[in-house]
Amino acid sequence: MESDSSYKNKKVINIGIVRELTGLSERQIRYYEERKLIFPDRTPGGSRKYSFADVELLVEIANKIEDGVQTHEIRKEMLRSQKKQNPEEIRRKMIQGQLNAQFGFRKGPYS
Amino acid sequence: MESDSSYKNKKVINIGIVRELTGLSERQIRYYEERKLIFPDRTPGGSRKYSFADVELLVEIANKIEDGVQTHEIRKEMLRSQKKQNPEEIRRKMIQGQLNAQFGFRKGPYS
DNA sequence: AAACTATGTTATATATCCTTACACAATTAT
DNA sequence: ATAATTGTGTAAGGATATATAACATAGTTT
Repeated sequence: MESDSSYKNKKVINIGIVRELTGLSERQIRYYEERKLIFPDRTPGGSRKYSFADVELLVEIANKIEDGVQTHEIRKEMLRSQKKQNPEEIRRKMIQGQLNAQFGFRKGPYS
Repeated sequence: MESDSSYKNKKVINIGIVRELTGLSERQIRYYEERKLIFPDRTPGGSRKYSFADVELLVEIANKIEDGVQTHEIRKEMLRSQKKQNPEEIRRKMIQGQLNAQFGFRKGPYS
């Protein structure tokens, strides 16, 4: 009996499929990662893996950008909305993978 | 507000990830397809795409095989359990992609 | 004995993804 | 107003992932 969030937050989707699901270009998807808005997992070989939650987030990001909001500003918003959560909530989300590690201990190329 | 089944049945996962999630070899996964137990989508380029539901099904298949049941027999079981559903149910599942087209009009290499 | 089952392995080809770099119009900052 | 930054396209070259087909084989079923 897998919980919903187990599907929603599992990082199993390639960038090509994310492109299809979101309508964004791969360039855009990678750029938003560079701007620290999204944090896909990586296979040992280096391929990005996204969750459905990531896909949803990307769509939200794209909408804001269409509204003229800069990635810089979007990032601030995201950090702000996170700080409003209590530590318990954050811990829970981290464990379930609903939260992209944003507090220093990431390994990726963009730190 | 995406429904759960929208995630569970969307075919977005590569065979490599399916291998990881199930513990099966790619050879096995492809073989079960050849035996008409599983029906991944294909990208235009020909790469297989699986859903979480497919992953679950593969695990069930693997368990039966471990119990000595042959693919042949498993397939019969699957068809039997399908026939017990009423046409409405079947139609609904087809639409939601919960059912792998098993009634002739498939395009794949294994018909 | 012959056929089939389930799986591994190997070879070759195609698809997909990666990073880096250059370009450039538009916007924002100094 | 000039300089810097933003957001995105595109191209090159390389690495990773997947595809099919073929051969092998131990075990099972016919």
